[in-house]
Amino acid sequence: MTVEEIRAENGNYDNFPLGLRVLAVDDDPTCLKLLETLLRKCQYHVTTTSQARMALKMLRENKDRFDLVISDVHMPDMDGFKLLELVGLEMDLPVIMLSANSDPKLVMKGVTHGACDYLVKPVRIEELRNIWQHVIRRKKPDSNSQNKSTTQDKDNQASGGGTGTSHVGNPDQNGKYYNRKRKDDEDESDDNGHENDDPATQKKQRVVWSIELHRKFVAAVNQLGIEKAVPKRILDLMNVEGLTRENVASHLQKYRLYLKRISSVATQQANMAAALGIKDSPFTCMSSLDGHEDFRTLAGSGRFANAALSPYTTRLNSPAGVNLRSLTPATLIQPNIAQNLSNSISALGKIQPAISAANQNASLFQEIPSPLELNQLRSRCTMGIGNFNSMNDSRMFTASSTFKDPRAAIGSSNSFIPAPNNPMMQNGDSQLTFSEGEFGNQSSPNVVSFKAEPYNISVSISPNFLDNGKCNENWQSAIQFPKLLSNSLPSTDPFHSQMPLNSVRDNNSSNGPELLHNPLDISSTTMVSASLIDSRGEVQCQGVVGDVLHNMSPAPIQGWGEQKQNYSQNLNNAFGSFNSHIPSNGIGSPLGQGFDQNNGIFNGKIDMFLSGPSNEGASTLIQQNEIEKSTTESRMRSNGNFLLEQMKLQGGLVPQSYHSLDDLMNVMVKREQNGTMSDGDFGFDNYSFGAVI
DNA sequence: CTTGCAATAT
DNA sequence: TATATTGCAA
Repeated sequence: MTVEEIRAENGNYDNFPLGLRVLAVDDDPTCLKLLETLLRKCQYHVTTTSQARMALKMLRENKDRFDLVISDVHMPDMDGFKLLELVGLEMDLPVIMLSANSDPKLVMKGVTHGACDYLVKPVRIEELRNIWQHVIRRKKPDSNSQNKSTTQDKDNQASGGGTGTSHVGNPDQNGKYYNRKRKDDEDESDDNGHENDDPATQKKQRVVWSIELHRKFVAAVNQLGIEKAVPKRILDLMNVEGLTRENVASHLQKYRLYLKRISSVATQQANMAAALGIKDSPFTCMSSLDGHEDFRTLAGSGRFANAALSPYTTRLNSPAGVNLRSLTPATLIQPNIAQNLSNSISALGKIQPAISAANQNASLFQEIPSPLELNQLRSRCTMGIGNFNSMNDSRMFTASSTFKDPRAAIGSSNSFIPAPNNPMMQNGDSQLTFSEGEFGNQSSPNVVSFKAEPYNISVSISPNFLDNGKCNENWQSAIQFPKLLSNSLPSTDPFHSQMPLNSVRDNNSSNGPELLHNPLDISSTTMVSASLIDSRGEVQCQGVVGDVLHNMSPAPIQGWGEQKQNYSQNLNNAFGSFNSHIPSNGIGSPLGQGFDQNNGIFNGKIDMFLSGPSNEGASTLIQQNEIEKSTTESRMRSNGNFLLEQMKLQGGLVPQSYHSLDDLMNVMVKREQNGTMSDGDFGFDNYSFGAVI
């Protein structure tokens, strides 16, 4: 049927696919022979040459001599891509690239250089049977080929940026079916009769909001200012061919939702903070953030912008109680903690009780109407935190499909940093921020930060509502954030997957040494963190429960093994106890006991992440996401003795394990509802706390 | 005409 | 399920 029509249309061929004049080029005689054989089996008229130059020569001699060219990519005398380019330029013949290498990059290159198809050796005859379609495709609309290549170029621009990173991660797409040519062909065959809608009328290709594209988008938005950032203007600024206003509008829509979400997280955090009774804390002012509606205004005011040392950043320098204080009902917790801290080790044991007790104070949670809400809040917090890290623009693009390879994301992560013009970056404030052990978020308009040094626990939310030109700063800060908070990126966060891992690592190694050396531990709201640091500050044990865990990659960190061996027992004891508070009904925690037994002395800095056994099971090592891992690694490096271990929840200390903070929270909520757990538990979790011993 | 929301499609 | 696209009203 199709063939019939084609034949009719192209009268030149008696039996259309048959007799297709193919020029096969391959420097490898064997491959060439094989290819020739296969082509002949398809009853094509085959001409072969082992030299690209020769092929070019033949083509030039008589442009109408061939219908299609199949060329190897790697050839000694001329790069296959060069040939491809020349052919495309000079004779507009469909060229099919051939290579033993299925590297998406090559495929990409071939396609972008105008190849209509890319076959991987060994070529199967099935693939050759259809190559004639490319010929038909070209013949129909005269200007077709040009359009196509133009379109592809656009796509590249739009989605991939120079590196084509986004595509690299997508083998499937890049595979033999990558080019939409194929699609067109299908369409064509479907509605053969409609010649008009063949090439140019391609269905709108779904825009892939790659990192690069999103970066542009964000840059544009930042430049315009959130208030003036309307689709049309953004589009103009982005200056991306092929991108439509609708595309931008859609993305903007999503982006706004994202911001809003963040905003609300911040708000809630603020409320939380307020609810927790952080009176003297600058956080109090966070109440102003209550209305997310206002975030723009706030952002626009610039009050929050670019403040490494934001007025809203709280610094609680008191060694001990501070953290808790900001995190939990101050009166109850603080005393305990302080005491504990001074006593060194048993802090954790007491912390929990303290918290629980504190939590029982309903008034503290006035602003937290219901457990449900709390739960919700928690969730949001989680998201927010995730956002911290990845709040960077990176979040906005379609990570899932585009970047399946985390490494790809990492590699491109740097691109998230809009930075060149970022004041923050320029003046190095960000470093300062981090060195302080704080979240870069300070620059963010809305920041809730709980901080205590030298042991600090921070909860920071950065809505990233950027005022004009300030966005970048915020985002950047956010980007660096991961070092500290890395843990909690909810997998559900649409924007989260694209964490700027690179930057994280880089920062750790270069920018964040101070941070690393800093004994402080930061806990995000998504984490429940307990930090134990001996009086010398040399030893720290941190327990973290959070969503973090779900993103963790299975790969264990090298070097952990030993340390783990050394500390595992202690850790287990300590954290087992510590953790026990989670499922436990009671306030009394064995945690203290655990530490006491061990004399609470750890000879290294230990970060423990408490979480339920992940899907992978109760591995001793926490499974971290790349970011977390990198963070940890950095810490380990800097500290020399670092142990990151996943709570095994063993020894029956923790009856139940939670995969994520969410789960944990849910459980807690339930418990809470049952009256076995108080709101305070949420407070605890949400705000996390650290105990320094 | 543009924007932004909501429904729809993928 | 998430997100891009499309439709539609302001």
